[in-house]
Amino acid sequence: MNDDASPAPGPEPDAPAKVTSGQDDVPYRFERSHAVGDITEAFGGLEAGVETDTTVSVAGRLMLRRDQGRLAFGTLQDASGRIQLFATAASTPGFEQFTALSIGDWLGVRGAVMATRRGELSVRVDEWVLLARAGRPFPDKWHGLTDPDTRYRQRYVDLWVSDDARDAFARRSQILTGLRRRLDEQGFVEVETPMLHPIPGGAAARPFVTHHEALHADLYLRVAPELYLKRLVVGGMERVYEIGRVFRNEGISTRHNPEFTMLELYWAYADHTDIMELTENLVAGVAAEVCGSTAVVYDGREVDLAPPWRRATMDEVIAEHTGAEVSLDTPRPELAARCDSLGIATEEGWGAGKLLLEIYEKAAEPHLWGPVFVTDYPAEVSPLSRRHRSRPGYAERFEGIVAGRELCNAFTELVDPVEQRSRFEAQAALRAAGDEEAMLVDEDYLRALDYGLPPTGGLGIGVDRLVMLLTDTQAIRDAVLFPTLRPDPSA
RNA sequence: GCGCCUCUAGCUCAAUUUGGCAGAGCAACGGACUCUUAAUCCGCAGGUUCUGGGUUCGAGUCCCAGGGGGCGUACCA
Repeated sequence: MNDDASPAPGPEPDAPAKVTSGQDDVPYRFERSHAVGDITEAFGGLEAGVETDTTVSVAGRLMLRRDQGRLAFGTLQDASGRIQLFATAASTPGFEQFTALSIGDWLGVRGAVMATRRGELSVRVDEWVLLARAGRPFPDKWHGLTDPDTRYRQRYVDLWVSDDARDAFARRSQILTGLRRRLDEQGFVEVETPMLHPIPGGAAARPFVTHHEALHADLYLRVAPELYLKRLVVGGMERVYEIGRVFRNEGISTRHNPEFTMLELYWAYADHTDIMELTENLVAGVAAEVCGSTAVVYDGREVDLAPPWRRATMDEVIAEHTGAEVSLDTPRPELAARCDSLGIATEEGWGAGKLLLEIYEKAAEPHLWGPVFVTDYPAEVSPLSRRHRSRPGYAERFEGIVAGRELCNAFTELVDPVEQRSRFEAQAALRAAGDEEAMLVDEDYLRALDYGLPPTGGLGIGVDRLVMLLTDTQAIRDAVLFPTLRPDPSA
């Protein structure tokens, strides 16, 4: 921990005056025999009025208390659930103090498993100890916390009082575990690559800049692990993946957090069609495991993730939703005119590929629900993906749209160092022209390609978006424990 | 970035067509109660109405500036 933290923290200026004794007079450990969930599972059918011979030790937080004179009930909550505490003046030592506990106090309780006359499964409080005081009042036991700002800034409170929040983050953990297990089973090796990059790359995004004092060098928080992972394929790691945080210096919204979790994988000898199969199986498998079905409801609308997902080219999707029969063969002026008629702002320097992408993103993609793989992106806007084997100007790239949102981005990887260099240089030209999200030339990556990158398929999945999908949360803040917020001016 | 909305007790919310003593429930505090389930009942206390200006005899309310948050939009996954 923070041993060198300077001045001894004094009493908090805004701490309630009532709490003057600090927190250091409680036990150093507590031996627990059962999680609450173990007891409700084992004794769920206990008949009303029955007292068992089973003595348990449980620990958790006192969430509710119902005093009844010389009798008192409490609700104890731990990570596995809630159970009632049953205390009487006759059998509970320190009964007076027990009934003086605050909601939010942490307790250790030892006693017999029983069911009250009304049939509520309970632990009789034969012994108890205060494990931590709640020095601050808990939110309203019925309404809980609704102020989003407080929920995110004080997640430690939100997690106690909001079942939805606890459930979502438990499920997030299952999703991560499920993704890893499935990939491990398929022979993928999990790796960790640098987060501090001398040259930001692997995605079109503005990076955060930081500085290393000893190296006297600016470094960038990674916007994607892509270029490092493909170096590993060059190095002979045929199936690699990384699940980790990436950082993009962009706006915050219900779908964007400046730091978010990305799953990227690279698979030697595979192409984008293999990646599509892998993706749909991966997502459907995790959904079935975590949600109990591949058919999940998002935002009140069903989406069935069972493979195979529909495949459609970008041109087809545009035609479906705009009626416009356009492609990279369409003369550029005509594409520009099409943008105008659709109300899409364009820029002088944009090529046909960028115009086509804009038409797709603004006029077609918003209508998609999915799941659907939209394939055949213009190569011009896909600087890291390999040219389409049969469609000039296009790349073997696809994005997966699920529940109306981009869930993943994938392609057959560009393996030719000569073409990669010219793509990088085109990006660098865009950057020189003011595009802060364009990529830079990464000489070491080009050298790696020159050593030989085998045919490789790659995939990136926005894990937070997957979590949102499978937890039916509409805001990324509800899928991330501590979302980025403006620093609290009062803190 | 920009636009709209919002901020009242620890929590959840009230406070009449620009304005007239800032309230309730829960939590807390004092008390009653041996089977409660958001326990109930009696009592008591609780406020820089986000901050700073302004208008007014008088501002939670109207105006200006600032701060936090939400939504939309732009960028993106």
